[in-house]
Amino acid sequence: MSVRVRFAPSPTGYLHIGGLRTALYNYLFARRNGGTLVLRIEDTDRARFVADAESDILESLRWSGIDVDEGPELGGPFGPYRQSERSALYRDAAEQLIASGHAYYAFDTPEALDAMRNRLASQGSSSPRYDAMTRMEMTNSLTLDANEVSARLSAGDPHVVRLKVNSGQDITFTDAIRGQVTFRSDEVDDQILLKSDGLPTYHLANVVDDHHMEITHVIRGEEWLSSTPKHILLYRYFGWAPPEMAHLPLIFSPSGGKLSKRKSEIEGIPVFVREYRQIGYEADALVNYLAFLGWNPGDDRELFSKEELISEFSLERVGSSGVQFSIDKLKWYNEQHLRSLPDTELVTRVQRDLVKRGIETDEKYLTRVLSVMTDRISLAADLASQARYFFEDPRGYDEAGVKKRWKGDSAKLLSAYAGRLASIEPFDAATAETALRDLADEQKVGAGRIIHPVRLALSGVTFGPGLFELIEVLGRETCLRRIRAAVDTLGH
RNA sequence: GCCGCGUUCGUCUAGGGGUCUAGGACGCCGGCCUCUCACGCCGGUAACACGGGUUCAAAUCCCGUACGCGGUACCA
Repeated sequence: MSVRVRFAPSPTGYLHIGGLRTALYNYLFARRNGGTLVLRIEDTDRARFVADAESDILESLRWSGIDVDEGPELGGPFGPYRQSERSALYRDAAEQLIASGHAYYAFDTPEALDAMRNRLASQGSSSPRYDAMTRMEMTNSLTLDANEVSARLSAGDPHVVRLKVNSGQDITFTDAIRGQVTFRSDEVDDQILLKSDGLPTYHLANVVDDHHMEITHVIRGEEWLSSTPKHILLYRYFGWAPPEMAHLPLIFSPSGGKLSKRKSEIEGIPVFVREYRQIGYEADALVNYLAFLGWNPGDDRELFSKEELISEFSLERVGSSGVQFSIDKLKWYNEQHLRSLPDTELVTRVQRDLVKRGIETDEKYLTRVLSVMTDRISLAADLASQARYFFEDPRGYDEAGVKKRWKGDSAKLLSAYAGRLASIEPFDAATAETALRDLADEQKVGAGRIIHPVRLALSGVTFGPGLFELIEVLGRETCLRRIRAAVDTLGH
């Protein structure tokens, strides 16, 4: 049987970084095994529905290079792929369970449920729940007589459908990552399958869809591990074979706990994929990093292309303990991927960012700039934010730098050097360097006495590429203009 | 509280009874290079949660404890 997996996000918000990791593992597993990746939108919660969440999920997956084979956009033989469009399926399934005695109608009001839970809690119950022990005290088709039930149903009384979980049995399943896991059925409550609005809960919809879509492996976050026994029971009651289960370790914030919007601001870790795209991370770098958040190839290699990940990925090598997200490590991956990019690709990336900032430049010039800057940036966007002087004259000079480097003789030395730059041939790094060192010798000063103030004049700052490379890239006109401006401004 | 899952350097991890005085990567520290800042290279810091047990031998197997995380909704 060919592998079919799914990524099934709920459109209650933008695609989360943890969601992307889940999508990625499903994608890698599918591609590795020549299988199919299904995208299913689980929009059964009307209260938390966010209108533009689905398009964000689609766009984020596309940006990340995770292409799905079936989904709401491109269709497929098992559609529709939005749960809101499959309601009839779930209702039929629920009725089937009622008919076979594995589910029942319940008419309890929210108040009645609260009262029941409070009462049990006050009696010292360790876990008040709607289950085999308590359901006989509630208002449902197991305690009401048949006439009353049909009367209520035809009167349109609000009701839900609950799973009837028998007590006293062990529910065991094998998780591909954790091995055998067992729950006692006494710990599983009579889960609501169909809500009073007629829509299914996750548990029902998930099992019904995974079966109808012929999903062979369920790869999802560990937060679902505890509800898996409910799903196993559902498969059993429907008479369906459950898929393989694999629960991925959760991703945490560096301070522990889950990554939240709030923490993201404090700790500088974005939670939404779209933010990584906006900041300018390389999709391949993010994917590479995310792949390693819970998986590794078993040796020392760390830099992987998407294709390499596909050919090496396996669930056997996925770890079982939660992992902390590290923005430093991601930054490192981004640097590595950036530097491995072909020149033309890098130029394209950086130019896109420059255009956004209203900086115009041509590719030829940018290629030369990058030849001296690639090793100095972590993100494509760093060029504009950290080395704007390649595109416009400095608007000021770093104060501490001036204090440290601009001496009494700087103006005189720089003017003299400008004089040499005006006529050197060819105008390149080597010649500029010779000219500077000759001048320093003649003036009986160390070369640094000229180099540092010239850098300040050209860039406004005290760091950056080698001065002579900088001079060559900027060109004669610009260098002369900037040196004159600095002499005028900083004086002496 | 109850149930489940987890626990190797600060972080991501290798390790699946002897080859481990525990390896790699990020970070951090130091050095080299050098006109600055990076890159690169070299070196350093730092871990088997704790307690029992099994065994000739345990980071590796078992039990317990602690801690962390998840679940415990008409949310997914």
